[in-house]
Amino acid sequence: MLVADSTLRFNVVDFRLDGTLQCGQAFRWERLADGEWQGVVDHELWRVRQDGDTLTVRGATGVNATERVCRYFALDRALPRIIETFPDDPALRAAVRRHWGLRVLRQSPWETLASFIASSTKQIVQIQQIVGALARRWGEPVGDGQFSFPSASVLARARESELRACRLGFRARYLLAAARAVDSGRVPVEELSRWEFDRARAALLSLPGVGDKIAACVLLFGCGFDAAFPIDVWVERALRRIYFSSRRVSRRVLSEFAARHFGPYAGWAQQYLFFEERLRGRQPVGDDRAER
DNA sequence: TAATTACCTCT
DNA sequence: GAGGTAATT
Repeated sequence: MLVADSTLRFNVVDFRLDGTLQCGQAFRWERLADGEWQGVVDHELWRVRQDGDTLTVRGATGVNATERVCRYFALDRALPRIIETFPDDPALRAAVRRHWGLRVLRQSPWETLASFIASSTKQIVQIQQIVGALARRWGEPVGDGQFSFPSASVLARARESELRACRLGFRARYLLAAARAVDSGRVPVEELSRWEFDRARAALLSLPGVGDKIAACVLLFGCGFDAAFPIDVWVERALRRIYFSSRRVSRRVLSEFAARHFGPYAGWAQQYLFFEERLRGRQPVGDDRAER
């Protein structure tokens, strides 16, 4: 069946596709030569482009396609309402100004959990390779040589050695345990969005290989908890420099500060700080030298 | 509590 | 050494 003509158009405001797909929250998007993005979302291959305030999406099908695209890209959120909850500090203001339109995606909880388990001590390119390899090995074809991300029940039946063959290394054991916990219903990752934040977090932390950072990523990118605040080395670096005069402070102090300082959409603020910090090295903002 | 190290594999 | 975790000291 040919579904190539399933084209949807959205009028978008306060939205920037490039930054949203480049800021490290999703691992299945690839920028094609003409600026169009191709990615696998659930069981579909989407091709997306932004021209000014028009977002064009090809490949999303079914009666609820529009709703699903809106949901995935968080088009139903009013960005200014979110930004206005941020604290009024100069560094965050600058990051928001530079990356205006960046949005936290709403991705599949299981895929998010599995991807971030695979992410530890890995660079983005390697994470993309791992996730792609898992999809090719256990996913289903979605066209154009692409594959969906395999379900927890499928991965629960894999051998650890097969997972290792996808370059997971020591993370293979963790992913297998997570797949089994989800498949058995012990950690119902698809339901966590309806749980209390602390309870959902505790369930994720019960998985081997899932600590504070990965749990926060899953809560934020997969379960819709806007206040979840992942602290990786980049965000830690930014927080320490901006708010603690580069002093050495514990993770605990940082996370308590973040929860207090950034408010109900702390996770969104984190994405702006993270993206800005990642870009600092590549596009110097001017004061790098003074800090050494 | 804070610091160190192993854990896989690749750049 | 890398966007982390867990065990150990």
